[in-house]
Amino acid sequence: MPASNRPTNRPGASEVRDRLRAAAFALFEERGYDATTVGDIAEAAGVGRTTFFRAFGSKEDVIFPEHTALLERVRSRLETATAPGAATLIGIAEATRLVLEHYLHEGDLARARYRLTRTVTTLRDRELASTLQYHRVYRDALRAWTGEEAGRDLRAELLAAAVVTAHNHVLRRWLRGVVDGAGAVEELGLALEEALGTGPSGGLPRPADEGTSIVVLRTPYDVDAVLPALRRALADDAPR
Amino acid sequence: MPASNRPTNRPGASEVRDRLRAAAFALFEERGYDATTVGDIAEAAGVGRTTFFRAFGSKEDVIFPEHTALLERVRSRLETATAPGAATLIGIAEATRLVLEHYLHEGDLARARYRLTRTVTTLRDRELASTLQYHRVYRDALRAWTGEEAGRDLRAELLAAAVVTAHNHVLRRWLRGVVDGAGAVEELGLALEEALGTGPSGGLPRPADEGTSIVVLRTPYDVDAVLPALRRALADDAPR
DNA sequence: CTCGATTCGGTACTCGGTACCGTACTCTCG
DNA sequence: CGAGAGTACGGTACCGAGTACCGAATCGAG
Repeated sequence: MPASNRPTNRPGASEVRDRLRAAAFALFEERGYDATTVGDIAEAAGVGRTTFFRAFGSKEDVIFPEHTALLERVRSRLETATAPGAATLIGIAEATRLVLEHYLHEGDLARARYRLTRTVTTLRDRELASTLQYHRVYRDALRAWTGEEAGRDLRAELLAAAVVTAHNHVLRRWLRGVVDGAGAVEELGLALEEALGTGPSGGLPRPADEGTSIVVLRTPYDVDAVLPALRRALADDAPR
Repeated sequence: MPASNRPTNRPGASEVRDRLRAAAFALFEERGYDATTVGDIAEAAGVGRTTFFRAFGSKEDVIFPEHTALLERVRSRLETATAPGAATLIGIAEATRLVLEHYLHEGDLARARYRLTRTVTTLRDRELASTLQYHRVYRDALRAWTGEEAGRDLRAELLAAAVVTAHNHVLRRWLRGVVDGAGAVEELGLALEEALGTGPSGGLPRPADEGTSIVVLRTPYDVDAVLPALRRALADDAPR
């Protein structure tokens, strides 16, 4: 196996990828997506057409490069929250924040992609298909959480759609420059609360009569320091 | 302009369309979507390849023939409910029932399409893109209804997503044969009630002091059962 | 019967994507 | 240093979807 670094005069795979991506976005901005052929991109990057398809599987993939990796991160984050309780909602919120912050980190690249996806229908479809994957991941995670009652599938589906919609709503506001990065992260929290709070008698499961009310909170303090107060809170205003 | 009826021995445009559609679905079922070329379909229907593209704009269009027309019916139905009150919700429900009943009316054709869209990714993407159009139509109609308060955009977006999700949920149950037509129509009403169910900002409290995100939820499980997950959640990513 | 319009088929082309092959380069082992 | 293995690259050829164009057949009206 060759070393990770490349003490050679050959370009290096990741460098070629970067050149191709830069050339692609430049040409897309200049003459539009449809008017740019893969041959043009390869030529502008100084490589052959075959190399383009080796680096990116398709012309669309050059615009959505790390999507599958990001989705996998979300999935693994949600899988750690297998407990049929509080962890699921926290995992959902954090996984969603993961996605948002990924785009925030991309910066102008994400904005350029947004400009393209707004214009070219095939790219919008492609992006939409990726949101469906998020929907499914969330739904599957939520199915383990929403009780066993009838209609749980629908409830998980509704909650997943709400989460994805809330995220996309906030993301779009940032992409359009309505809010900055910090504001977007803050808005995401509010949007998720509204998303999970809306719905059928609250998207949350109905307060079971004999159920236990649990308050989960994230604080800078140690768990043990918070736990007494937590228990007290649970004891005081138990089932509503 | 020629007469609407066709007293001629020439095939007739709509008849050619039907032959092409039938041949396409038959071949798709037989050898799969990707393994079937447009030339095969045209040959099976006894027409030229050019005629296929004249009848249907693309290979995918042969599967989603009346989508744009149906979407237009939904849009016009929603536009009649401009009153900023309960009329909007009623219009939403009726428009959604319109869509469901359209598929019910298609019968086996809708089921065949479902089999294809489950298998072929490009077709699934295409169908997904169509649901986005429904989402937009609903959202625009709902914007006139959800008050003027801040966050109305998000609320309209969430409600639109809920309606579309509820419809698709019921539709899928019928496509899979879980319920029959009458049952689907009945379930749609219930699903819509659950989707639109309660008012805004249901059960979640306001975000507390700065730096502390709070999620309140209820589960039927005992505190001690959830506590490990709780500890893990707090320990993993304490203060951000 | 003739003229104009419409419709159909065929040909040729572009572009995205795949398969294959020869080549140049690098690393490793001897 | 030199031979062999592995790999990245470029080029060619090919397939299928979709488009543009042209000619032929058919049908209406005059």
